[in-house]
Amino acid sequence: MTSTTQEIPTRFDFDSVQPRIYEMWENGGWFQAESDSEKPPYTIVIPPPNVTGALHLGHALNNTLQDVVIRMKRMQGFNTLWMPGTDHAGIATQARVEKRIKEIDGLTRHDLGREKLVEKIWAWKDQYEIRILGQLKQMGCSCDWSRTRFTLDDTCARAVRHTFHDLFGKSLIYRGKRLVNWDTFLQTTVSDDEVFSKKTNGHFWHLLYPVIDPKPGEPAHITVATTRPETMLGDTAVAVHPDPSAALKKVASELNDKLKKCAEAEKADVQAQIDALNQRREDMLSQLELLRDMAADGRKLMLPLMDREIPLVCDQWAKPELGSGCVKITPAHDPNDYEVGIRCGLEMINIMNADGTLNAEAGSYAGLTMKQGRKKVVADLEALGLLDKVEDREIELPTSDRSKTPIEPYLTDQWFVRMDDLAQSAMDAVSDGRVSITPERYAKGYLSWLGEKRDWPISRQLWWGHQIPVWSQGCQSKAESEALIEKIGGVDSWDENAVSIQVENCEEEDEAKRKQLDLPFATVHVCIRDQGHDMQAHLESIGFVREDDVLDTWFSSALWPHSTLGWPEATADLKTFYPGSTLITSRDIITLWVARMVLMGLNNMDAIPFERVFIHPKILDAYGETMSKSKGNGIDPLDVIEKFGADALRYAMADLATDTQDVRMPVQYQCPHCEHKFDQTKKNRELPRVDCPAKECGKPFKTQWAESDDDMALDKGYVLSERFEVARNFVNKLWNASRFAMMNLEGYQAAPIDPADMTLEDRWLMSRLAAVSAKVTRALDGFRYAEATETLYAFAWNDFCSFFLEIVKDRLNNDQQRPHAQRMLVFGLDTLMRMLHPFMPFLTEEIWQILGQIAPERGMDGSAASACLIQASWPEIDPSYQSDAIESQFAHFQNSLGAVRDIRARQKIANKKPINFGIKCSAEITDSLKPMGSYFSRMALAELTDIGPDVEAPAVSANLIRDDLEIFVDLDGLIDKEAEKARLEKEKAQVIKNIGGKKGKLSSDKFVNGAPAEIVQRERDGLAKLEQQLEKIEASLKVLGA
RNA sequence: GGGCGUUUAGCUCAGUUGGCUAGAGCACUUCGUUUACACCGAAGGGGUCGGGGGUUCGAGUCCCUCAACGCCCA
Repeated sequence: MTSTTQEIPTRFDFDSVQPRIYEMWENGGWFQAESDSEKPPYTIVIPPPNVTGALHLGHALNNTLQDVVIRMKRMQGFNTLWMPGTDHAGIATQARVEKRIKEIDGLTRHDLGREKLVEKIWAWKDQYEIRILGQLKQMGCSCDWSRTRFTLDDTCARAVRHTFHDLFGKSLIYRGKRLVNWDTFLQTTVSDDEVFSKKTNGHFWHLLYPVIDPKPGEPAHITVATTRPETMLGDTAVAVHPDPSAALKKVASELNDKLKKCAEAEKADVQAQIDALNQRREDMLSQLELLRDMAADGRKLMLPLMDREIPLVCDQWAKPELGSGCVKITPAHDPNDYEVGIRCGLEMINIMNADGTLNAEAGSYAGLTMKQGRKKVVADLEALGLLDKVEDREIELPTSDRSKTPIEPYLTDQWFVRMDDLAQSAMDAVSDGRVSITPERYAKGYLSWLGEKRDWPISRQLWWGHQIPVWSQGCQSKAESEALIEKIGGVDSWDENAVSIQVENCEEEDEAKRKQLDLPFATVHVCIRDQGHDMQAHLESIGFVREDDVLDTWFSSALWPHSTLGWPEATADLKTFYPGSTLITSRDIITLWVARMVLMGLNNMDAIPFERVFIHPKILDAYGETMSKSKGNGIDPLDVIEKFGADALRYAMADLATDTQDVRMPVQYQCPHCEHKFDQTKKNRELPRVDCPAKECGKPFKTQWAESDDDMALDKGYVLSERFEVARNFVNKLWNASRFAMMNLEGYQAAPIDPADMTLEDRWLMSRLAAVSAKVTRALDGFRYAEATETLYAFAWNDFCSFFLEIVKDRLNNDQQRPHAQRMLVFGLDTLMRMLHPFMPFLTEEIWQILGQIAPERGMDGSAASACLIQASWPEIDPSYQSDAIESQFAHFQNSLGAVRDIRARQKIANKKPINFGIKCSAEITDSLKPMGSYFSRMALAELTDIGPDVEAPAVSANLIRDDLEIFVDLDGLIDKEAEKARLEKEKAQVIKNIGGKKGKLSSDKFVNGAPAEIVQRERDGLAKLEQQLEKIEASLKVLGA
């Protein structure tokens, strides 16, 4: 034995091991993929983390799952590439940095200017990128760092411009006016996905619009209701339903259907709604029809305050069952009204500036904020007697996820990607199975989202991102635009492959109106593909101006699988690693990211980006809420690594990755003073300081909310979860099992293992190894991580440690058996480490290194093991070792041992007191159990005194029946009669219950005749066995004098 | 309103195509420091599988329905 083994501590010192091992891997170049390898490729691209901040537990989960697969595939002999990188995350990062600059320097982005701000964000990015990549390394991620990319670096930028130019040239990118979600605080568009709706208390104002020249019988005013009265300044129509009678009928029939189906408790409520509707029909239908006719007759209304004539139009958006049945239409400031505006060809008046104040179109209200405008509009209407009534009402206020301020629908020029064919191509890829999504149910959302084929708005009014490579100039006539295009083509650097032109005609056809609104006849857009192209200077010299906007961050993310490999160059990497193998991500970006990667991959590469997509669960806290720093329930993976080690973090992550559901992880605080743990509650998770509830401690510690100097001076409490303790304990168990094995390798000599030398327990171990390795491989190939960890846990703890190691102790003490036992022990440990490596890379590699010093040669054939576990081969045990017969023979040993221990415990026989026992069993079982007799002494301090078909119970004994065995423990002088009686009575009751169940089944003709003969026979056999058991229990009870 | 998911032991979760007495970890009870491990060992208690109905010889598993919770879309 070397001195190293004696010095192995009883705790795995992950702190010192992790950096050392990681450095060894990096120096060995094991993470690096080779573009010219003979081995089959296996590629995963990382979902690039945003450079906004640190990684959270969700990242820990996501990246663990990727590393597990990558490490297994590497061991299986694949040329693995795990492509790392980060995402510039446009709006999120810019908003974050802007906020910081505001806090520190009190400056806005406009004070700084575009160049300065972008410079500051780059500095931020550099800082956080290092931090994020460092965290991944601490987790043990085996990414190919030499290939690290950033979505805004030169390589990605080139790919973005090529893609943009290509789509622009195919007219799949265009500019158009669209109603967008406008964040007036950040002054940019935000996508639908970045908007959430917030319930707030608001009002419902009923406004009166005068009818111009009403005919006799017609009303003088029309009532419209709105939650946003200030938008009336931009109204361009009032709508009524074209067929109010039919619309009411439809609603009534829906209510009647509901009445039939709904629960008793709701019936009254629904009935009341029906009654109200009928009443409404009686009261209002004729009025609504009159309004409809007025609209058809071209009657106009006078828009109050603005003194503008607006038409009364028919459109199904007006709901006759609600309010007055009429609805005001503001096409430039409401999505639904916008649709009506398109349908009815209405004027669209934009009354808002980018900063959320009212513009010149709002007349005398110009310059007010929306809020001030509302106040004044309401007051002015009231003064005119045109405010009918005001109701309180809860409203859903669309709010920006980024700035938490209300969203304004806003009509602006935006760039779009036409989705028709692109979306279809991505749908086809999943429908026809070229791309598979696991779990399958997520394919549905992917398909239905793409199925809408809504054009993708890609421009963002930001400074941080890929600036749109388009230069534009307006012109006042067709001739002018043709002349302009002529001028562009007149230079030497003209290259049709690199420069494309689009002419956008103004939607406003009326020339006078265009002049009034200062709109051009047409706009010429020129897209330049290459950065620094001569054309840029030329265009600018003839009056073209570059588009200010940048691209949506997902535009560059969508290219990630091929841009990172060097596209559009035809690189060796691209040839080798594209299409990728697997994408592992979370479900909230299936549409935003996964779908777009598929369609961009198909467009640019004419091939799918990856074959398989695995969607993993989300981690929630004990209340079922998502973890987040803003709630204070977030667990920092670095805390976990510090406290439990990276392997424990990883194992815990993999262990909770089941594919059926999200997983709850109760969160606890740990006191830094006394290590006392207690649950985090909704209350204490919001406090800046918490007092330890342990009586003997009671000291305060700080949380992430600490701000005051007093609080900041305290020690920080950990935020953890007990699930990591389970993992840490397992790590330590493995460490000690390995430690034990390695301490017992004195005199180890490598040699081929002859299967003929194998004892029953050896064969059992081989059978288990074959079964477990196959199961783990299958599970991981199907992304069933939790199944893999549970299989390994049960095998390592229950089989390998509790049985094989305990048994092998005996054999190690026997000079004859020792060499062979050592080889089996080493082989078992070696295989176990390989299987666990993807989950616990540090622990297993460390053990591998120590084992390499003691037993460098340890294959079944006595061959040498590879120097590093990270590139050792994945275990493939000859499946012929797997044997149910062997396992059931070994189960007889386990059962006998269990029975003896059971009796010892129930009889309260001290562990130190030796006992004798016998086993009655078939001759065959006798043969297999006899050689194992000595193990009973070690494992239960019990002497197997008698075994065979004719063994009889001693006079005073406790008997147990386990399968085909009857175990008698000689209790002479030991017996606790009452305890034994109690145990037997209990067992008797259970057996009787089971007999009853089986008898019931078998007495039913239905079962006997209906079920397969095999099942019936099984029940009969079971019953016979139980009845036998019952007899024996009763006999034992008799002996005890019951 | 539409779609998806979940509901199994005190807690967190497994439970494959329906088929032996429904499992694991944690927590709990009792016993134990036997020279790998107390981050350990041995034994034990604890479940009407959300409610109701149906299909079947047989349902945690399949179907219908109700309820609660969660997520996504509108």
